[in-house]
Amino acid sequence: MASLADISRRAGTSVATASRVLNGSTHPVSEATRARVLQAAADLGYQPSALAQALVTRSSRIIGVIVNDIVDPYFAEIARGVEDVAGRMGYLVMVCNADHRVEAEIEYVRALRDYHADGLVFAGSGAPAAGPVNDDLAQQVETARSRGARVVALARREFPAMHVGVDNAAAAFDVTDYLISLGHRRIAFVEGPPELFTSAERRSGFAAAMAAAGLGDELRFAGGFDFEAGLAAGRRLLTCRPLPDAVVAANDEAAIGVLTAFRHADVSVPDDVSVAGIDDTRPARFVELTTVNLPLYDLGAVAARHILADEDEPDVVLAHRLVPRRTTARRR
Amino acid sequence: MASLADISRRAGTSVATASRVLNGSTHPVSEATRARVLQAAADLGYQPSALAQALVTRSSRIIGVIVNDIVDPYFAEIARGVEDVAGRMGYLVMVCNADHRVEAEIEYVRALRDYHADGLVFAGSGAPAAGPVNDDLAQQVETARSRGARVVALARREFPAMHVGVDNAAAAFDVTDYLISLGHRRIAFVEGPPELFTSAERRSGFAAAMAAAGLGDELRFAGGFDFEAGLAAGRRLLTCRPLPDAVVAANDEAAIGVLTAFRHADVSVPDDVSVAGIDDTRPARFVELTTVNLPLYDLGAVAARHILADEDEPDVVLAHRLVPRRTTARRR
DNA sequence: TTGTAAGCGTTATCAG
DNA sequence: CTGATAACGCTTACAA
Repeated sequence: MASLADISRRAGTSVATASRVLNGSTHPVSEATRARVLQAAADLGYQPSALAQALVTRSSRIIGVIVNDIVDPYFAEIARGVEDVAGRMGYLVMVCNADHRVEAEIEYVRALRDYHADGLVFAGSGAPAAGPVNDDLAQQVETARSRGARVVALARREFPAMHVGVDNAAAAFDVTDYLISLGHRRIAFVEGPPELFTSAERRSGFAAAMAAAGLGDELRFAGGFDFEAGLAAGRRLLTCRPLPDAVVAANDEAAIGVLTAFRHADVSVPDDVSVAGIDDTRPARFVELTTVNLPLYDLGAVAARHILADEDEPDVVLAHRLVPRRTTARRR
Repeated sequence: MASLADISRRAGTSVATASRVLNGSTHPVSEATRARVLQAAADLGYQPSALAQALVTRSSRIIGVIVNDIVDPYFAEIARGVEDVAGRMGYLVMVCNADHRVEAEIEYVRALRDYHADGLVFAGSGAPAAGPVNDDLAQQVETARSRGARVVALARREFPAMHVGVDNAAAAFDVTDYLISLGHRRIAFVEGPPELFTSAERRSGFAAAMAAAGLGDELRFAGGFDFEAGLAAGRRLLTCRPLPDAVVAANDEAAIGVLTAFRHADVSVPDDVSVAGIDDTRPARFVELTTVNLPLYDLGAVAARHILADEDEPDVVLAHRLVPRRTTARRR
């Protein structure tokens, strides 16, 4: 690969001059030399070394998006939002799959920092549990910030960051309230992963809605944020007699798992039981699931704008919206 | 951030020695100095600059996975496969969403090359159309290879690369054949994006199965690889009188779109029409779609192994498997 | 307008 | 066993 030195040699200039014309510096360069440099660069197929550039400028035009689970469409839509606005500005966005492991998150933060990434987006929720790993993470994030990286979190996190999020408790409240308005009384809740802030927030929204209607929230089932967890919870739910009137799951994937368990057991949805989720990811549309739409794409887009902004932006919470579909009906 | 120079100063050694103990070189260093360096590094919280390391070693332990559409679960599962095996070896995998734009692919290849990525995985299919963009891409890939990057493609591509893939034509043949064995005769095919090799391969597999049974393959509908395209195709399909006995879609997402169109029109699946897809992504399980399982995760895992291998590996094609579920039934 | 030279933080070669 | 020192490829004062 041709380097700046090669170019300058061929153009008969110094590397400094070559650099000036090739990187769009404002430093004045005569038309004649400029032309020679450009020509030489074209002849040799010059491509600047991003590595060297980043090393000296301390900035790499890379934005890292760290997600908990790359197969979860929730994160995919966020990533696309980041990508769309950052990509337009010539930034490169790379998504990193931490697979729910804080250690992996730490590794990615470290790598992103070492490559002088300009921004870090934490798409997933953190765990409340204080522990050595969480401290490590916080420290890595801190050094990344001290090196100039701008970091934004899309869910609650235990380290300083700009926040762009949604009101998870309100979202859960709203679906639950909708179910209640449909006449349901015995409503079950399939919980998210116990260690995540987001799970706790959604659970409390559910409990609040039930309490507001004078109903109990004792019908709670351990679950998770994936299909399999929902399936398992659904099966346990089926052993409950009488069956609940309705169930709200902590997210769409789990809700779809519940739906599947019910279908296997020939329990009709929504005739026998209503089912709802939270997120409004693509699969929710596939199965016509009642859910609450979270502006996932926008979450990513706004996060990207925060990173590209010149100074720190205030926290923002984006609006959610109930989306009634075919898995819920008035109680018979 | 502390640099090697800082460490060596504090430990009272040269940078060379500090580098030797800190990067696990085999060069001998006395226990005493080693300890001093380690201590200094610990005191200062030393973190090597990956940028500088990559600049001089010409290798960065980064593997890039370039996908066509990050919201497509097809790619998510592949990415996870790569991640699992490469991550275990201390490599960092970053997934890049080209969003079906060759220009974006080029940008990513360029960036990955500029950062001296050790490997590139092209997860998506390419377009047969020869054109200036494709040439550009081929050229960028070539320079990446010349810089030592190992590249593997998971679908047909117009540039030299190791290949690990599946037999798309055979997969399409197999579902179609299954439908025929169920007694269906008028079978419709919802095509993939017209510009992709993979689409063409699947279409030809469908045509071959139909021909082998002495049936015509004239019931073909323009489609795509996403839900919306399937939905649209499904709606057009509904205007067809009489309705076909069955439809095979070019992938699961499209099949689910067809399913949804049918549900909206109160056409019962599989009673009135059987529907099948290809891929066996997660949503297919959610809706109990008959499909053909492609070893997506393994595709990624094998690709990663090819990249980590010392020398070029022979092309491999992984086995697929028909997965009958509830969206297909014997013809009434 | 152009060039020189000092970094950026490593690794690697060669002497000592 | 240890240390100078020259790369790696670029940007940017500072001088000319």
